[in-house]
Amino acid sequence: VRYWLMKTEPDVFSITHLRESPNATAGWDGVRNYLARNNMREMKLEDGVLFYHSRATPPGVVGIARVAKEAHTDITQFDPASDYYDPKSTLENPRWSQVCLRFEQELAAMLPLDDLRQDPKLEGMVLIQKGSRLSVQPVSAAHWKHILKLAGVKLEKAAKDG
DNA sequence: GCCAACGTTGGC
DNA sequence: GCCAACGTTGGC
Repeated sequence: VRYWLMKTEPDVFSITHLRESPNATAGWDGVRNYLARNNMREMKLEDGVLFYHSRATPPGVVGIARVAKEAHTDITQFDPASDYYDPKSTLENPRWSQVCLRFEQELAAMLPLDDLRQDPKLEGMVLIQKGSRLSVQPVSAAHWKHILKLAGVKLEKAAKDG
């Protein structure tokens, strides 16, 4: 099992949208960046995904999802009415892929980007590298574990504080 | 909504 | 295959 982080604008597709999707599962379409696409093609069933809200106030990790279906053709590339239409893609050789994600949990307290930046244990994480805007990125097992721990610790503290 | 940092496109 | 111009991302 490997770990990933996927960015989405909550106005477009939020963790709530995923949770409320049929079977709490949805296709992650619209990725139009080659490196992000290649990362999606590496994903395996049941890999863990940090669900990240970008262009939010504040931006941060808001939940956990699992890969429910490995990379397959993103059909929006063939739909002229779609924002994600790509006239240069062909049916014979589709350019863009998507995976399906299944909702697992929403963090009781989201982890803001700024907190993640401050954490020495997350040094080297792609998310916090300067200028990084990769929307689908790998996360190391150590970073994954630490982030889950942060979410748990934050919960405990909230409970203790009442 | 601004704009810096990236990524892509296309003329040459 | 270089690189200027253009388009996009995403924090702020």
